Amino acid sequence: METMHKEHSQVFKALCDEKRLRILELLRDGEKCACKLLENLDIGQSSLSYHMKILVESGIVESRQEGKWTHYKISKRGSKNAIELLNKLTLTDNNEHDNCCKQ
Amino acid sequence: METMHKEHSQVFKALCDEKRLRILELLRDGEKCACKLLENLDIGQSSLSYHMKILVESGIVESRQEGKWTHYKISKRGSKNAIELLNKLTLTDNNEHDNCCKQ
DNA sequence: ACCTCATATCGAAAATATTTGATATGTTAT
DNA sequence: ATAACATATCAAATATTTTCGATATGAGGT
Repeated sequence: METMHKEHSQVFKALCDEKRLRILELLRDGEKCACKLLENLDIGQSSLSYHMKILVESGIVESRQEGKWTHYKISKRGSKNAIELLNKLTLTDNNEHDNCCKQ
Repeated sequence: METMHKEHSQVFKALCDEKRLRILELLRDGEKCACKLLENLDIGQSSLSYHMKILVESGIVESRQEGKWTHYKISKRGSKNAIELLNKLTLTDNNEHDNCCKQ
């Protein structure tokens, strides 16, 4: 039950950092390898690696090895999941009862 | 441009904490005042206040004063915005060109 | 086998976020 | 006016995230 919230928060943790949003923006126009991302970002190599791990673990980005390069792209499945999750989390019940603290 | 990413990240920052997801869950079945939330959460009063501020500032939750009580509920407008934002951030261009680092 | 390149991982430092306890603010009741 | 209550704010302590530099891993090329 509490594990569920932790799991869900992971998805949004991927999106709550400016750098990672910038990375997503770069990935929006197609798959890119780490070195191309690095060129367009103002961060170090190990830092990029750290962020990519978080994005991949959230499911929103997927990675693919090709020789010595790692290619990253936005995962359609992962994004769809994230959107559905957000939808579920903010959907209010129809029979809302607000019998709370009135004067 | 960079401000935009900061602004966007604020929305997801609201969702990347387990406690705040638990709060959203409580709000899903209707508007609640802070004291009712406090009863159902394992955190202190000032801590709740801190989290509610983050949720309200993200637009996902809206607050309403009634006498000495503050009532909170999930904002339909705010949730819709968040979902649209997430959709936009993860939507890939159709003309993706992956001419990146091949052997 | 050895070297180079691309990326991942590690531990320590730095930056940010969260909790806590104390106090302030604003509302209602007496 | 005073007291009681609900919530907000503050500063300090604590916890978590992020960065940085160094090193490890793994693939290719010579």
